[in-house]
Amino acid sequence: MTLEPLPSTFAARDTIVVAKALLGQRLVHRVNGVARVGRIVETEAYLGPHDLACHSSKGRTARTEVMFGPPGRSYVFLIYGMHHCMNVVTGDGAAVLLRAVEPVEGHEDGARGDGPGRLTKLLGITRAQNDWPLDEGPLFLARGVRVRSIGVSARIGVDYAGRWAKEPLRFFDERSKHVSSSR
DNA sequence: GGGACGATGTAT
DNA sequence: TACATCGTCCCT
Repeated sequence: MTLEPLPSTFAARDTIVVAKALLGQRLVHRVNGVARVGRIVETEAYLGPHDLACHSSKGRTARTEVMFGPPGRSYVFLIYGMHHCMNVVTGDGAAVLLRAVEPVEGHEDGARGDGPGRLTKLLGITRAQNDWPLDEGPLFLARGVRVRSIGVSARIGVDYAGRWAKEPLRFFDERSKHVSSSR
């Protein structure tokens, strides 16, 4: 498989543009010489400190500092004490959450990538991979094929965020069978 | 020092 | 619909 890394400039654009553009691209994690590859099929845009669903809206802290750093790096956090979630930083406190991938190669048979927690488990991503560059190194984004049809909805699990909970900031490949089941 | 609360997944 | 489980944030 050809794995052409996306340049860091890919993420240095409007967060919604990046969230849509990430659909169809590949996420690659090389572990012990094995490339674990997923095709991104679902994302959510978190727009920055003014977006009440975005972690950076709680202020600039040690945890959220990475979102204010250069675009094109990873933001990985632990949720509910057991699941990791991975984001692509777009800068100024904004990021794109990766919510689902289709397993492509390097996985156990039957492993799934639908859902943010399953995605990180599938690819072996934990907080050890927080604040890593995504255009080089063991964890990187690689060019895929643009999706034909993009579905849009409100983001999942952010009901606490007032009107921001209703904004159409979740994007998914309408043709994929690996999009997470929304509630 | 301590309590509330998750950008979830799984089993009931 | 219950709940496992722990880092982060703020002291409500």
